[in-house]
Amino acid sequence: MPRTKKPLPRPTRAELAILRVLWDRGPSSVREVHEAINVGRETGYTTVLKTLQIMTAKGLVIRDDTQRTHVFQPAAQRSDTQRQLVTELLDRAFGGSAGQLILHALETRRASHEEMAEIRRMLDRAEGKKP
Amino acid sequence: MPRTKKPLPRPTRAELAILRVLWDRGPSSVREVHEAINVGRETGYTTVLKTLQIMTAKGLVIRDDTQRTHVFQPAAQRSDTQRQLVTELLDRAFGGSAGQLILHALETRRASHEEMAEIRRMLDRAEGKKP
DNA sequence: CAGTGTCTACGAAGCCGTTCGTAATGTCAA
DNA sequence: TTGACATTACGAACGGCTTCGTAGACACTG
Repeated sequence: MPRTKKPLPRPTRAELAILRVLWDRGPSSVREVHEAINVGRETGYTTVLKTLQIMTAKGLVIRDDTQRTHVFQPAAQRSDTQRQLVTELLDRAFGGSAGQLILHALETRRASHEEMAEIRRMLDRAEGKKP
Repeated sequence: MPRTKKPLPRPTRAELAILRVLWDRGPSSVREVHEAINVGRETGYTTVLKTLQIMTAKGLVIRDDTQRTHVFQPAAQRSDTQRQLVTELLDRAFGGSAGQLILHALETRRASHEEMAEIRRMLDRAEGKKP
C-alpha cells in the first residue's frame, strides 16, 4: 500500500487563483505565477511564494525542487476541483438539489452552444432513458 | 433618497446555515434558530446569538426587537443570495462560463423532472431564439 | 420581595487566511 | 573573490470567522 486516499482540502480564494494559473500555463515557477496573477491584481512576490509553500504542505500542488528555481504543478485536475467546489455549494446553499443551481447559472451567464448541446445530452440521459 | 443601494456582503458558512433556517421557517427567535441548527450540529446558544448580532450589523438579517425576545428574518431573498453565490463560484473557479458548472452539477446530483423541464426551456430560450 | 429562569450584550480566545519584511542561500559575471 | 541579483525560508502582523464564558437586564412565580 503505497498511499492511502487522502482527500485534498478545499482550496482557498488565493490558492484557487494560483491553481487556475497552473492549470492554464502548466508547471510554473513562482515568478511566472506571480506575473500571471498580477494582471489586474496587486500581490507581492513573497506572498505568492508563501502561498505556494503552504499549498505544497497541504498537498494542493507538487513541487519540483531539483533545480534552484522550483517548479510547481497542480496536484488535482481542474475538473476534480471544480466538482468539489460545486458539490460544496450545492450542499451549503441549495440543499443538494442541482436544479436550482443550474437555473441560476443559466440565468446569470451564457453557455456556449457546444456546452448547451452537452447539457441537453445529459438531460436526455438522465430523463429520457426511463420515462 | 431614503436609501442608497448597498450590496449585502456574502454570507459566511455559519451565516448561511442560519439564513437557511430563516428562509425555511420564516421569522424566528434565537432559540428557534438554535434548535433548528442543532440537528446534527452542536453549537452553543450564545454562538448563534452572537452570529445573529453580527449578521444584524452586516445587514444580512433584520431584527425586530420590539419584544423582549427578538425576532430575526433574512434581509435578502433566498434566490438572490443563491444567485450571488453562484456568480461568485462561476468567476472564481469557472472563468465565468456557466456550461462547465452546469455539467458538473448535473453529473453530481440529480435534478427533478420539473427542474429539468425548466432547464430545457431556458436552453431553448437562450439558443433557439438566435441560431 | 426573593429566587429562578430566559434573554441579550460584550469581550476575549483560538484558528485560519493573507500579506509582507527580512534573512539566508544560491548564481553568475566582472 | 566580490558584488549584484534572484530565489527560497521564516516569522510576524493583521483581520475575519467562530466559539463560548460571563455579566447584566428582564420576567414570572411564589
